[in-house]
Amino acid sequence: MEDSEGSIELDLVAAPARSSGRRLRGAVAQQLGIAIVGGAIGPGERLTGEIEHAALLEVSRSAYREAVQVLAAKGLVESRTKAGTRVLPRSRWNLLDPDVLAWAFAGEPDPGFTQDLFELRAVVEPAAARLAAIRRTAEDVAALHAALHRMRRHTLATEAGRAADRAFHDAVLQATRNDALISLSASIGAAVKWTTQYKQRLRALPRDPIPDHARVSDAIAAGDAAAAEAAMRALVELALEDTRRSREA
Amino acid sequence: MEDSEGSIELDLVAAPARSSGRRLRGAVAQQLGIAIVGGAIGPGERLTGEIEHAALLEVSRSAYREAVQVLAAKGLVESRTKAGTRVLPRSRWNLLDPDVLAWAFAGEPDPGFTQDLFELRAVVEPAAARLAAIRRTAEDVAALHAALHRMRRHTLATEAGRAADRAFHDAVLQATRNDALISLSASIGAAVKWTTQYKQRLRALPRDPIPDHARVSDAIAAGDAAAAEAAMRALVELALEDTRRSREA
DNA sequence: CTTGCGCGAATTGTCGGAGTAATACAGACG
DNA sequence: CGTCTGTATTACTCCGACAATTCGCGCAAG
Repeated sequence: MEDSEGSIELDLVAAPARSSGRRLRGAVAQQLGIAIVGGAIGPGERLTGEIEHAALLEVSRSAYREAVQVLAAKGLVESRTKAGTRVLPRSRWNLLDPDVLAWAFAGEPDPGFTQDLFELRAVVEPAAARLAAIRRTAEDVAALHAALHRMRRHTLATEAGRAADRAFHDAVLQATRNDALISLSASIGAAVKWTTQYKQRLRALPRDPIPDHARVSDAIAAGDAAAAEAAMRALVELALEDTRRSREA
Repeated sequence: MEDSEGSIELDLVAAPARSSGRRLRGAVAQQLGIAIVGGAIGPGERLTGEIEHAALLEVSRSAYREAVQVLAAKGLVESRTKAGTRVLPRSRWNLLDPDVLAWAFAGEPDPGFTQDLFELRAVVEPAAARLAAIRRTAEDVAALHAALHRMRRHTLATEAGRAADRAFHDAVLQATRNDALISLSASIGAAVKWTTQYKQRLRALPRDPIPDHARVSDAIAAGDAAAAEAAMRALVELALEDTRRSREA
C-alpha cells in the first residue's frame, strides 16, 4: 500500500480520525454509522462490495468487517451472503444505543427526533423521580446534592456545568435501584447532553434551571414521591418548552 | 483442524449451534453473551488470550474477534491493549438491547431483573397508551383489533397467541408515532415475551387477559387518553401480580 | 408456452499467519 | 521515595486464500 497513494487520491472519505483513542475499526464504524443515521446512505440497500468498500476507506477487509459487525449489533445493517450488506429500515435501529444517539447528533439533529427524545424523558424521568423518592439512600441524596452544587458553581454554559446536569439526572435514575431504568440512564443522559447543547448553541438560556432541579432534589431527599414526580415533570416540560422556543426563534 | 479432535476432547464448551441460521460468529457471540449476562464469567476481568480462547472455542481468531466486537458494541466487554478484554460492570451493559435481553432470559431469569422490566413496562406503557389514544390513525386501530382477534382465537398457551400479545403491545407503541418509544418497543416486546413465557411455564394462567386488552384497545380507538392510560396501567399491574404470584407459588 | 431443476458466478464467511502499535509492569536511576 | 525508561505481553491491523451460501440464468421436461 506504500505506493498506492501516488495513483489514488481518493481521500474524499477523509482519513478516519483515529486520534480519538478509538481504534481504527471504531473510527470506521463511527464514520459509517454517522452516514447511515444521518441519512446519507438511506435505509434502502447499499454497502455492496466488501473488498472495494474497504479499499475506498483505505483500511483492510478485517477492519472494515469488524466495523460492520458493530453496526449489525446495533441493528443498523444486516449482511447476507450474495446479497451484500443492506441498511435496515429505521424501525429496526437501536435508537437508544448511546453510540447511535451520538451519531444521530453528530450532524444537524433532526427536530422531530429531538422532540421524541424529550417525550421519552417526560415519560421516564417523572416516574423515576417517584421511585427514587421511595428508595433513595443517603448516598443517593449526597450524589444529588453534589451534582446540584456543581451545577451552581459552573453554569450550563460550561462543559463542567452540563456534566453536572447529566450527573444530576443520572443520580435520579441510579436511585431507582432499577437496572432497566439505570440502563436507560445512558440514553437519557445522552439525550440531555445533546439537547442541552443544542439549546445552548442558539442563544443563552433564558431561565435559571437551578430552582427546578433543587425542587426535585428536595422532594427526593424528603421521600415525597408525589412531589418528586411533579417537580421532575415540571422540569422536563420547561426544558422542552425552552428547546421549542429556541428552535422557533 | 480435521485431526485435532483426536487429541483434544475439549467439547465442554459445546459446539456452537450454527444451525440457527446465525453465522458462526453469531453463535460465538451468543455463547459468550449468555455466559457474561448469566454471570458465569462475572464482571471482573477475564477473556484474556485472544488466540487461545479462539482455539478453545474451535473457531478462528477472525470469528472470535468479530464476536467480541459485537459484545463490545453492546457494552458487555471492553478490549484494551496489554490488559486483555475485560467484562465491564453491569451498569455499563445495554440491558435493553434485544440480544442482551434474549441472553439474559436464556438461562434461569433473575427474578429481580424480571421485576425491573415489569416496572419499566409500568412506566412506559401507560404513557404510551395515552399518546396512542391521541395520535392513533385508522391503521393503528385496525392493527390493534387484528392483534386482539388473534389473541382471542389462540390462547396465551400457544406461541401464536403470545405472538399476538406482543403484536398488540407493539401496535400501541407504534401508534405513539414516537421513534424513541418505538425503538423501546423491541425491548418491551422481548420483556413481554419472556415474562409471559416464564409465567406460563409455572402454571396455567389464572385469569383471562382478553378483557384487559380490550379495554385498552377500546379507549385508544375512542381517543380517550385518560381511559387508555388507566386501562394499560391496570393491565400491566395485573400481569405483574400474576408473575409475582406464580413465582411465590 | 410454462414450469421445474441444476449449474455457475458473485458475495460474504472463515481461516491462519505475520507484522505493528500500544501499554502495563518492573527495574534502573535520580 | 518518586520518576523514568525498557521490555514483554497483548490486542490491532493487514494479507491472501479457500469455503459456504444463494441468487440468477439457461436448459430441459411437461
